[in-house]
Amino acid sequence: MPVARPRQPVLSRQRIVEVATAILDKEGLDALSTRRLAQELGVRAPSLYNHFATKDAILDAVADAIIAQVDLRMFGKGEWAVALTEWARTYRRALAAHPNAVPFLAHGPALRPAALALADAVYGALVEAGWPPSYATRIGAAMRYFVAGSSLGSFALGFPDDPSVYAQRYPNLRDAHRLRGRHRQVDDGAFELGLATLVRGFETLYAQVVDAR
Amino acid sequence: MPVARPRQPVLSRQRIVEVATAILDKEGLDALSTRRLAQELGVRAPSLYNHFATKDAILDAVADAIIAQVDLRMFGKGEWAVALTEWARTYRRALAAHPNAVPFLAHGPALRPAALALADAVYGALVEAGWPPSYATRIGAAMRYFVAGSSLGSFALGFPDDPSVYAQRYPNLRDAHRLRGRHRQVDDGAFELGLATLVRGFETLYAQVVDAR
DNA sequence: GTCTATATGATGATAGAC
DNA sequence: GTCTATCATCATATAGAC
Repeated sequence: MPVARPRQPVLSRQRIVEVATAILDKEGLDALSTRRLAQELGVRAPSLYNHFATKDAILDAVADAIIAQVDLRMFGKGEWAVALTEWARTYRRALAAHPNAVPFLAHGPALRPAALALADAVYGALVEAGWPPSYATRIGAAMRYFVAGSSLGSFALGFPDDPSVYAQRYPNLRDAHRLRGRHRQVDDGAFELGLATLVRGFETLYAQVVDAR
Repeated sequence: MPVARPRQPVLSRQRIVEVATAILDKEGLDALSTRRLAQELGVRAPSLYNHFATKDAILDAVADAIIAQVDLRMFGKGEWAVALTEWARTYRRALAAHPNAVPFLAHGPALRPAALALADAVYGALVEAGWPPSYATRIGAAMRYFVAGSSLGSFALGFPDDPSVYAQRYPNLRDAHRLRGRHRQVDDGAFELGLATLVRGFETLYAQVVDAR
């Protein structure tokens, strides 16, 4: 029996990356197997190897496609502190849309082009603004720590909504069962509070380190 | 042939948790299978099920054992800002010793006793110091974001040490290949800078929100 | 409380047909 | 460039002997 072979390729690197991202988002890294991915693409697993050498190469492409969503156009115009704030928000938006990928993404840019371009833009903007290199590095790292941590998963949703969990044993948390109901407010509020605090602190430091030079 | 059965139990929940943590740290979550765990314990995989109902229960116990390492005794004595700073350092020390567990830990306390005790202590200390509940929640969440993000993995080690990666294409990163050599300084420096900035900012906010009340 | 044996099914990757 | 077929390996979990 002849094997049906489509005249037009049904696979492409882009389509594979899109579907892989969707599986990763919906069901986590464990669900992302080559068979499962192929099934959702309407092909069999071995076909994937015509487009990527290994499964890890697929994951790398997923990671870089996520980072490529981060807008970097705010750098190079206007105040560095304003740009840093806007960038942190886009960065968080991109990561928080794919929380299962955050542990992987947080391991750094490696050889991924979009991740390297991101680091280049942030660091470049800080140095251009007058920050000494050692400060620019540490500010960039601290911002990434905060954004990655806030994208790993909801703080508020980590608390059980059963009040009896807290009664007696954890008296200060007696209202924690209500966190789930307003998790968005809590998580967004914590992010914005931390972001504003960090950027305002860096502005104060800037006055001492750069302006006073 | 009779089955050799030791007079003293060779397994215990504590020993299982210790060895599971060691495997998780050395080789990651993927390497932590029941067979592998049993092998390192000198038994066969099914024996583990006499001590834990499922593999997930083992993971939960590992997670709580890590959080149990976080010292909480600084709360309730002295200034809240000093306690918060010391706590963040212990917290990071505990998490950074087990980076492969951070994504799991960051999902919140769930029903794990040590994690609930930690949340109870931090939140309680802030409220006791006079912070309104909504601020205490957001400060606690922001701190966890920062600590978790800084424990996921090294910032500095994420950059390849091959200078040719950056040449031409990422001019601002032309010195990034040197980050690996001093990754400890960079990561610790970024953490301490971010921590000091956050706590100092919260102190300023405290003067506005609580003292001015 | 640990053992042997086994059920049951998934995994990443390759060879070679078409 | 996708297919079938298959390899070698791994997984979590249960039943019942001792």
